[in-house]
Amino acid sequence: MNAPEGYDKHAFEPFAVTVDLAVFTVRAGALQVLLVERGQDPYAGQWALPGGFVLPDESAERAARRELAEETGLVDVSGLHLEQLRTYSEPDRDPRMRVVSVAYTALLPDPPEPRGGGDAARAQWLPCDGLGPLAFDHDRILADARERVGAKLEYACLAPAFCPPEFTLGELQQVYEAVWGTVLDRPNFRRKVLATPGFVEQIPGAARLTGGRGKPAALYRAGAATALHPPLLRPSPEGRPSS
Amino acid sequence: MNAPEGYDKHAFEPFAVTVDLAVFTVRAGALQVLLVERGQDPYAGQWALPGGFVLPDESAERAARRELAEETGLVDVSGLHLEQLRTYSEPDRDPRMRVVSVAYTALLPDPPEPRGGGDAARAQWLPCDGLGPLAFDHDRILADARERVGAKLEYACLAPAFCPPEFTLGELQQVYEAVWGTVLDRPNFRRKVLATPGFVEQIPGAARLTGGRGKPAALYRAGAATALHPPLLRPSPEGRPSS
DNA sequence: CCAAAAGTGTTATTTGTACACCCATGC
DNA sequence: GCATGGGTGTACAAATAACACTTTTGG
Repeated sequence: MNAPEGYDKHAFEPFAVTVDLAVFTVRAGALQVLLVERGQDPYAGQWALPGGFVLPDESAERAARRELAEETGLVDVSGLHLEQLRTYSEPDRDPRMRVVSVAYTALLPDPPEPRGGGDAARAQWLPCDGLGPLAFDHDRILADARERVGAKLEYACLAPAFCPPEFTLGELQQVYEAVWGTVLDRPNFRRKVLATPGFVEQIPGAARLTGGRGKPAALYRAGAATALHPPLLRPSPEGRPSS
Repeated sequence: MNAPEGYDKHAFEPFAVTVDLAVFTVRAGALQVLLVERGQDPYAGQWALPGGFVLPDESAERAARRELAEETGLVDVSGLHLEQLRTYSEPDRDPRMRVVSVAYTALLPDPPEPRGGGDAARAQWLPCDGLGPLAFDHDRILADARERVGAKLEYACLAPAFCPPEFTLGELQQVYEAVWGTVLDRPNFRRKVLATPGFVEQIPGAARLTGGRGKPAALYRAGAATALHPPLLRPSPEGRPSS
């Protein structure tokens, strides 16, 4: 260790510890992220990821869930998917002082319009594609979060977190297509999903019309499984580098 | 945000920010981890992961690499694999004060005997299996790190990080077997590794005797690829939960 | 009847797995 | 020769991908 063993609480320049949230949803066939408009400098007027300080007696996870509730305006966020992404600690990432930020990724079903948090900041859903530069290092955080979500869809039972409690396989497929930016073969998608026991389970008699036209689709809910074996691989973007 | 926007550097209880390192190697056919014996309370006499404070002007990544050099006694750690694992921030994880720790995973080829760091702490390689309880929440960190390394071997070109610059395919296979705790089919392992272009590349004329006996093995070095397509999946531990 | 979306079936191809087998070396 | 570890070939089973086809709804 590189510091006196009998920690002196104020011997060091204090670090502020914050959480930043990349909150995703799928709306209008596109992956969207919740952003807030900054009211003060630095980066006044620019979009930023929602976030805030970790309080002295709470874990980063708890702080993230508290912020999630405040920013989305949802009363019950206990069922939402929230997962630690990674920690960003470059000394100059905030010009005001040393801030170490633990970033989290959250997934929501098609949500209500957000209200700003306690302060007056405007919060809004925006498509991930074609965003101007964000405040601080939030471009990097958002890119990392997107990549993580896309990768986890392959091997984890993550997609139902984007869907309401009851959903159709078509809706589930749209989640994959929106996040990956690809189109998938419906029959094969269907088979792969149903081949993993516990990924989704059918709601016995129920069916729902989806787009007005077309055959009514069977309804499913999320199952108990957490891992996807075998994985649902996204198509190689180009000439596959393998074999 | 939940704090005054004009950050007052000392308005909050300060957080200490540290790094903890799970440094792995493969020795004697087993996955081993670098541990230090604690000299002071709390947890005096128990094994702990090496680590230390993040200094005011360095990133967590830089702190981790600095600690890695100090704990292993290696002069050049720039080529070693070092990767952020996740951050542990439970308020009571250190009884002395609020410590948020960013954990890192490092991989080494069969290393020299470690020397303790600047302080008198004893540092030692120990097999991951059958370790008594570690200090703080380091059991949890170590378990998470092991799981991460095992999972990443499947889809990332990670295994050569456990090997010297020139290695045989047999040595590479032993890495997989030690980390996963399984035995693999040699012909199939070989094919899969060579089927991914850029995973390993053969050193033209070279060959080396491995165990004294047996045919000399061709030597390889790590290639430029970082991802493994298709992945090298570990055998399902039991009745596979899929299809 | 037509369009749209759900759902089923079939087939060719690729990939994975479990082996049997040969090669080169030390003892 | 024989044990040991490296390296190659092959045959069967399983997973994947592409696409034709049927079903059920609204207009």
